[in-house]
Amino acid sequence: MIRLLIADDHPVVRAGLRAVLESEPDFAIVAEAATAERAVELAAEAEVDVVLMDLQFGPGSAMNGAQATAAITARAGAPRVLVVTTYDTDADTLPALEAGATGYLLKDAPPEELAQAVRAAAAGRSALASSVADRLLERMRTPAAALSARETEVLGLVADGLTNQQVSQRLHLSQATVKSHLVHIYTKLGVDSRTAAVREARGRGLIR
Amino acid sequence: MIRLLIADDHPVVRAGLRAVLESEPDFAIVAEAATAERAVELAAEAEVDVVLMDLQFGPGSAMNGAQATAAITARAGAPRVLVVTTYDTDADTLPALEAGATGYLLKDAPPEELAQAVRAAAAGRSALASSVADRLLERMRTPAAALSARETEVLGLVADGLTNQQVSQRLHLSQATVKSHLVHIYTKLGVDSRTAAVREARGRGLIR
DNA sequence: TCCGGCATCAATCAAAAGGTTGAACTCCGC
DNA sequence: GCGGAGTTCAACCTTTTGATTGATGCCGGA
Repeated sequence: MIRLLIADDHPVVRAGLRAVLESEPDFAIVAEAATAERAVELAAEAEVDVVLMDLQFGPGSAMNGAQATAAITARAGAPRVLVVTTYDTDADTLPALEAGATGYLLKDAPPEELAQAVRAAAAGRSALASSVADRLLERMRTPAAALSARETEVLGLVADGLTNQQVSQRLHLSQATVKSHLVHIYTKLGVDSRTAAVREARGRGLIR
Repeated sequence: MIRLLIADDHPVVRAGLRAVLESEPDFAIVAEAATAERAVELAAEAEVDVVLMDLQFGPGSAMNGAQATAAITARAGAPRVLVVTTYDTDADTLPALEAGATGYLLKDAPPEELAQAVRAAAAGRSALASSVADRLLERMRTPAAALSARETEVLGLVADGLTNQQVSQRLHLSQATVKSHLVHIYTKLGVDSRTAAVREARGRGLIR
């Protein structure tokens, strides 16, 4: 019998996951959490094998699903965490997987796939949605080319449509510095304009 | 007895709505649709009082929830359509309401609120999530200042970071025309730069 | 029917922003 | 302690933008 904890801020989604998974004879839903914090508590208190974890927890929550995943998997004998989310951008997936998630599924997955993923997670095997797996492999092939923290910060503001001057003011820098960061970003991403950089970074999930 | 049709591309959400609403003694779920097209068909065929309609139908679908809503409410004796969606941006809500939706709810609504909204919709009364209602009233107070279709198109490309020249090429216009549109956009929005226009328009839900 | 809004384009010009090059300084790891 | 990566800045030049002025054709409501 696989004991499950469902963590999602949407009552409808919780009910849906419960309905879909309860019909499996070898599953038992032992708890539900509407917040990330509560999920961490319950994962520690209750006897749970697999946590179904949403990533987005609404504006009212200080902790997100990735942080909760890290908190849960940090302790010994922790349950497996299976991330179940709506969107599959790199920006979401990688932190979650780095936080120790055993699998990553999309909410539009058919019920059978969900059940299979839960069984895989319970057995310690990883279960990734194919789109996520594809992107992970893609990521392996390309040598990373990660941006530095400052560069990411600059590019994030550029992506918001700010000009170099506005970015420099926001970050208390000179325009020269901002431009310099941008040049480095361009070379790292293999592009030669701010809009191309934003597009490329979005595609790679480097910025939200 | 209120007869319901659930239209959502996510199996989990369909199951969740079913689970939440089935427990109400005066509700009967008579059909489910995984695509917008199927929802339109079923709304015409089956005896339905209220359609619970998602707005987003995934990349595999040509029709979105707002279009389906319009198609359903167009015919005589049509059921009421209650939009149930995840996000509440102006860009989403207004088309849906214009398409004839009786109500607009967010998926993070508590089950009781959902049930109340369904009863209101069945009775012909409108049911809006408070955040949506707030923005509608706000909209009433501000004298609209709507952008023309062409202006919206131009601003959308500008928001993607395109230069005037790129926009002109994409739209088969001269740069002069693009600039002309932008000037009009600026005066309508009360701003004086492209980035400010993008920010303002985003805030008002004029562009995605 | 006439007027106003919309869409289209032209030309000019100063100011702003963007991109390039080069160069310090700091911090960290080898 | 040397080298490289990251952060910061300056000077220079090119491109873009925004402001302005003005004009044409189309369409729909008063």
